[in-house]
Amino acid sequence: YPSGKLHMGHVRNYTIGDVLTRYHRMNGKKVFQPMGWDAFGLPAENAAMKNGMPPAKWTYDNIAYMRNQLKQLNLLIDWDVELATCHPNYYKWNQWFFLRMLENGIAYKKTGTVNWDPVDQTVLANEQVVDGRGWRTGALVEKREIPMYYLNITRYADELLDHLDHLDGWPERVRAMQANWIGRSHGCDITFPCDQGDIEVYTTRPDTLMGATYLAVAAEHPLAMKMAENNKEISAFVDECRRGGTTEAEIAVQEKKGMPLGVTAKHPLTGEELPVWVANYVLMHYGSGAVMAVPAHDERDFAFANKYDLPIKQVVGYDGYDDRNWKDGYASKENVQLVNSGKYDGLDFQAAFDAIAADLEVKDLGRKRVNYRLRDWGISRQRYWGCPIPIIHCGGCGDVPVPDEDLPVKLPEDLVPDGSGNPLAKHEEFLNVDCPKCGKPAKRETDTMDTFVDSSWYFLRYTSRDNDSKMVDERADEWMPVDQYIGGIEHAILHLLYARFWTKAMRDLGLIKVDEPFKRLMTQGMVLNHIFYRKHGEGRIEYIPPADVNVQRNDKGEIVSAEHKEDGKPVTYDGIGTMSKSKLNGVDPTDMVEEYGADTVRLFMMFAAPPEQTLEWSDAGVEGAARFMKRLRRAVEEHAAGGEAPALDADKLDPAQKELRRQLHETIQKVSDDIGRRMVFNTAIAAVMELMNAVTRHEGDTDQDRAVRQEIFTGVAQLLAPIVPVEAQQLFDKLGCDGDILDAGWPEVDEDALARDSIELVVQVNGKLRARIDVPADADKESIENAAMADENVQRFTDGKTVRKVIVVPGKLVNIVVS
RNA sequence: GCCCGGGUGGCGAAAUUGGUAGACGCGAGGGAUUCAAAAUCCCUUUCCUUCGGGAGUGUCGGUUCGAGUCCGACCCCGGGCACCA
Repeated sequence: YPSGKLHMGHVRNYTIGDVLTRYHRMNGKKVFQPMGWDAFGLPAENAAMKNGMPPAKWTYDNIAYMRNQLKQLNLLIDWDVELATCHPNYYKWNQWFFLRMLENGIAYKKTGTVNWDPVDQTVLANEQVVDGRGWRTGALVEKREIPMYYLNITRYADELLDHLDHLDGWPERVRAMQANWIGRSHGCDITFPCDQGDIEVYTTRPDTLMGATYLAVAAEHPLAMKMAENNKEISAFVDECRRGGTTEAEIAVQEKKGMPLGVTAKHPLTGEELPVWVANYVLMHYGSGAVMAVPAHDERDFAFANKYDLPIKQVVGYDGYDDRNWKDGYASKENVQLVNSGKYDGLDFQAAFDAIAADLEVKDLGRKRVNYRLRDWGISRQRYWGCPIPIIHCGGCGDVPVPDEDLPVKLPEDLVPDGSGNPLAKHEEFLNVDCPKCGKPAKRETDTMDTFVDSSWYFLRYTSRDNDSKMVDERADEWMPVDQYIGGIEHAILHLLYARFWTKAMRDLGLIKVDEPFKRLMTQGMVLNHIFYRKHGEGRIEYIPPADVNVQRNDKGEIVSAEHKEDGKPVTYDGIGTMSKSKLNGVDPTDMVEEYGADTVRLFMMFAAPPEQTLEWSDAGVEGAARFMKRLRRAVEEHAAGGEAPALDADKLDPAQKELRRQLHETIQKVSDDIGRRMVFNTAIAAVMELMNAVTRHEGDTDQDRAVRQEIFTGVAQLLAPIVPVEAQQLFDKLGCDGDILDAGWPEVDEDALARDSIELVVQVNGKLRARIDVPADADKESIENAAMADENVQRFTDGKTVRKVIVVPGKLVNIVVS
């Protein structure tokens, strides 16, 4: 996203990608690493309001600036296929494909809930609602129902869920999060007959139906709305529920409140009259917006029943069951045995489920149904800086799709939003068009698409970037799926699910053949830094950039105090947190690149933490990386100063030289595995550092010493080339090697160099380390045991005791169990 | 509240399949070099210790010859919760 300046998170993301790109290039693969801009969205509108500048200008300026920053990072990016989602030649295809989805019923229109700011008369994003109030006006936000376009992602719920099993290149936690998000459940629809209109509920626990003691509907439920018409108290309650945010988190933490609607509904099996309540904990968009409440076996129902003194009826019994002890698995499906349930008594969960569902079906008051937590994707946004939805509203013809030949519907780029509604709605030139069907005056749709639409298929467009007549062409199937996708864990659900859905929709409409967009996924950790601040009067907090602070540390190196570099006055240290604009603890990549060079910054970032973990920024750490590079350069220069190295003769090596060579080839093995398979770069770098420590310690300047050094330094240059490409090339040149290091191939492991004559084993007595012994590499179990038992220190701990057991783990250790 | 992660020296971390806890680096301490400093190089650096050893991977408990790793409960921190991207 072109937010203005590159931040360290970008540097980390693209460096990880670049390391992999270069590694695979060196291994002979054809690698495509493109770059683009997810350029629509809210921040551009906010910046526009602040500066009075059109979002388009702000966005294009940012892209130009950030592109230059990116080019400083030595990334192997194919800039020929760069794209920006705000370009008409990109978003044209959003519109084109939206129309295809409309034709196929994947896109459709229905009402949805939004945050409404009554003062600014505008729809607010969740981010713009703070504690239930509009962020600019402070007005209490209301929920409002408006017509929107939706994409039928639930049609793909089963495939999206089932295909997760095949995504073995994805982190397990991301798959788990997506599976839970889709939330497939097997339950029953049950009808509770009611004079005011039957109430339909969905439950995953029909086995507890005999314990239902009341019904609860959402405030937006038609029955609640109807009863509110003639009852002030209910109406006031429904209004109260309408206030506050729309997010699930806000709803889940609010105090559970309700009110009786003054109507009853019939229990479908017993005919008993159950009171119907309206409750703020019932979600309108899950199931049917109504629940049957079984207080004895559901925590929320229990809390609600206690608060409002509603009856509680136990219908599930099992050992240890206590109808007041909710921690003991009250809602478990295991150990279920029905009680107080008439003819269903004694049945287990599945038997009760089946029997009750069957009886409901006979009465036509219920049936089994698979339900999903996943909801259809509402893509309409009442905002300017996005892709226009290509629809024309005609008084006579209704909603008319824009004909393909009129695409793209271009977004005017010179508007400046003012915070009160969508400027497109006031832009006559955009708004007024003739109906494509009847030719009479009509109005354009002014809603734009969710920016998640833009980011749901951009990876496909890279393959066909120069094709103006097709969304994607045959090259998409050549390249897809993306072999390695890298992004923040914050995208684990929404973006990645939408991109998977969109890919499947494109497949079903015949545009591509792949089922899944991303073969392997890496979720990168965030970049953190120290936070410093000062408190001024009235509790105002002024954050101080870490670069402006001198810190004092105690003997242990802990930060104990800090002062401002300019005035020497104390500042408060507030620990470590994500780099953010508000806390002023960001580090400008360009400053760092200018001070240390891009390669050193890359080296530090890859070394400081494994890619999936958070990374703490450390100026001292960057210094350390710079120091390592300096040592490496010096070692190579000293070696190269001795002239061309003699040829290596493996048969002439002394033990120390052999040992060094063995270390080199072990390092090649480890680095290849760390980069190629595990994708952890910190340990790869550590291994190279160890090798460098060993070779620096090695003295001697015979022909074979120099030959081994030549082999090692060349290997090190190649192993580090993916991480520090420019420095590695320079080393490569100094070592007298020809050409581009990228084309030199990846170093190969010499199996002969790895061979060892003897190995060190650890000897434990009762699991505690007591000795280390050297044994021949091919020693058998018996001789290892004997060698272990013969060790002096081992005998100290085994003397006078009975040996119960000896465990020999080949190549690792011996554990002698005595008592 | 719900879903998903994480917690190891002063700090970033390593330990890949249940087998030597702390590799590598930072910081700190000591030394060399220097008129001095910077830079560089060398040594020490989990804690306790009677120098034999003992304890130790958020807390408590369990499985195992052996647990940072597996199981159960809890505490704390982070990500997501559908209109931030």
